[in-house]
Amino acid sequence: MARGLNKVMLIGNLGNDPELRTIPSGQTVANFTLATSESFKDSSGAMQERTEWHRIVAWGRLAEICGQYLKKGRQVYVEGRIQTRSWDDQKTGEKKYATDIVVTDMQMLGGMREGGSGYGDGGQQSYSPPQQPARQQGPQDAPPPQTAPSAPMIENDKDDLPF
Amino acid sequence: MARGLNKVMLIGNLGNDPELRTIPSGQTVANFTLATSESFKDSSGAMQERTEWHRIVAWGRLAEICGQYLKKGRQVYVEGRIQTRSWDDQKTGEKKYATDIVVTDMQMLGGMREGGSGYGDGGQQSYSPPQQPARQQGPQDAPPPQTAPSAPMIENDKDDLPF
Amino acid sequence: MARGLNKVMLIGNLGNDPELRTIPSGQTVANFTLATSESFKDSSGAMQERTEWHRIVAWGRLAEICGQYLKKGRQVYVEGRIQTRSWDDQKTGEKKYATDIVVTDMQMLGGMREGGSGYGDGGQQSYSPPQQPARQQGPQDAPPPQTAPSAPMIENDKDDLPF
Amino acid sequence: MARGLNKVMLIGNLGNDPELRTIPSGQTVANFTLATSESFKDSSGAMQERTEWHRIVAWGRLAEICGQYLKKGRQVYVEGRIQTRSWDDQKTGEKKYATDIVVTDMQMLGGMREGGSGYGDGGQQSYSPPQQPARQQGPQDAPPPQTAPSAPMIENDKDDLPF
DNA sequence: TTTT
DNA sequence: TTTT
Repeated sequence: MARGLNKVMLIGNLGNDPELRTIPSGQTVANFTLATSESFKDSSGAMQERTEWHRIVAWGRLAEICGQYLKKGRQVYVEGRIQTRSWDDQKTGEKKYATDIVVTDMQMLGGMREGGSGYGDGGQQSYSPPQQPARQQGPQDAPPPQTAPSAPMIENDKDDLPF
Repeated sequence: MARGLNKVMLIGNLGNDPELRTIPSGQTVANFTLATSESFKDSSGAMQERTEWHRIVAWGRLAEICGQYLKKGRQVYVEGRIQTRSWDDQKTGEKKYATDIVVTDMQMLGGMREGGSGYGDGGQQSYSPPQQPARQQGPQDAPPPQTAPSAPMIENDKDDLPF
Repeated sequence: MARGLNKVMLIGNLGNDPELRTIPSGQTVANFTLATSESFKDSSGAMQERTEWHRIVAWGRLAEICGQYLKKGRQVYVEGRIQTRSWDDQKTGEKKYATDIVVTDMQMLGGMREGGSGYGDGGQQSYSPPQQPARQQGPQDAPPPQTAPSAPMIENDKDDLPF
Repeated sequence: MARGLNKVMLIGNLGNDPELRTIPSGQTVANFTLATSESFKDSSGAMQERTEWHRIVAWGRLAEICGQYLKKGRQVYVEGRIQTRSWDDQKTGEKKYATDIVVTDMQMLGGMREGGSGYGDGGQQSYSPPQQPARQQGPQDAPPPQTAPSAPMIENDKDDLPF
């Protein structure tokens, strides 16, 4: 029964607008990157900032909410779990890995910006999900997109106690 | 000033004994893997288990504690932050990535096992850290070991472990 | 829309067997206390231990699982949210407060003990919930038990995004 | 050795400006309340909001930062531990309890507001801490203020706030 | 690629 | 590669 805990909590800013896709099963997926910054003193005592970039994945209803409300630059809280995918790189024949954060909760922070066409404006009504990318690897050798939720949809993570 | 939060909390079992090294600066590093399991119902309603493997890195005093008390199989709680390293794979010329969990707190769970040569038995007195691995890449294309703490030591947050 | 985060994560040992009740609506409630210990150096540099006691409340299926598997002394991980109740103390006419942790996730730690009538042994089959306590206050002035989940049942906490 | 975990993570808004005091030992303490809101569907399916109020306590450098940068209404992330104090109510002779969140990390969220005398404006230079309150109980029967950090300073974990 |  |  050996359970475990695999929890990630991030507060950061989106590096890009969420990209939405619909996988063959009909599920919606959203992908975006999130930057978390931390300040620290280096060995010389000077302040340094280090930014970590996280690959965020949301499924289902949460994906749709991300697509609808989140924009590049937006500050969010994200809770989720770490998930590492692997695939065979066709070009080199090597096994490759990518680590994603699969979101289980998301909170927009800082309220809506005052003026402008600010993010979170609920615009985007005419959102149309990108075409399902043809599965060949692009030249940039980005990890392939998810084609199936690896832990099927557990959108609510909690009532799955193993009993 | 833009701060952020980058926090990971895991409960799982060690997949191997921690490997300790001392880097040129004199810092101690410990590496081990941690398995977190979750149960879920698949689309057919059957119970499935999915195991996620995490690469754990501890520095300094915490590394020494891990080396001294943790063993393959031991259940632990680990708190830390996500950190993705990249390097150029000499063989393929490609950029590669590995995601580690840099530990800031660690708790041994479940108490000491009763009998046997149980883990956490405080044996290991004769621990000797592995030799500093020659930096060439092994054939298995494992990520190279860390050679420097990327966020310099951050005082380990919790070197007040009660030992 | 003002969302928030109210999250508690505890690892500790039960101070007593869970007490189960069924409230008039038919919902099951489990109550137990959980001790979390921390070590620290006092001002004189001596090691001290401080134990904090938490009042844990679980509802529904989770309450039943707690009743079935948890025992005094058992080490568990508990995730939940802080909730403060208030009531009027009939005796003194004063307003009183009690702070509970409402569980949303629970993990048993340390595996089943090897021998003995160890906790978590799945015995207890003949469990029968205590009678609904007559609501008068006992002389010890303990907080009255919950009679309703204050945030109705949200057993899975996650799909309640406010949209 | 029995370790434990006692962790709280909150995102909410300050209910009042932080109140600072200096205790006899010279330590600075900051107190404020934080509201976390959650939305949920009640039994009739209607959206409801429930606000939970938390009593926040910060010590040392972190207290000073709170005093300097936080204002009523500000949205913050707070990490800390739960701590319940008890004292004898002189008036009724009863034992009373109050549960605080002792901060170990704090992040201001949402950035500085654009115009106005917005919070977090770094004004306040002339901040002067309130007089040390004479220790008699006020009529409202509020819990008495802390007079000593109960877990002595634990080096504040994160006084590396980037200021 | 974000943010301050 | 762990654990139940």
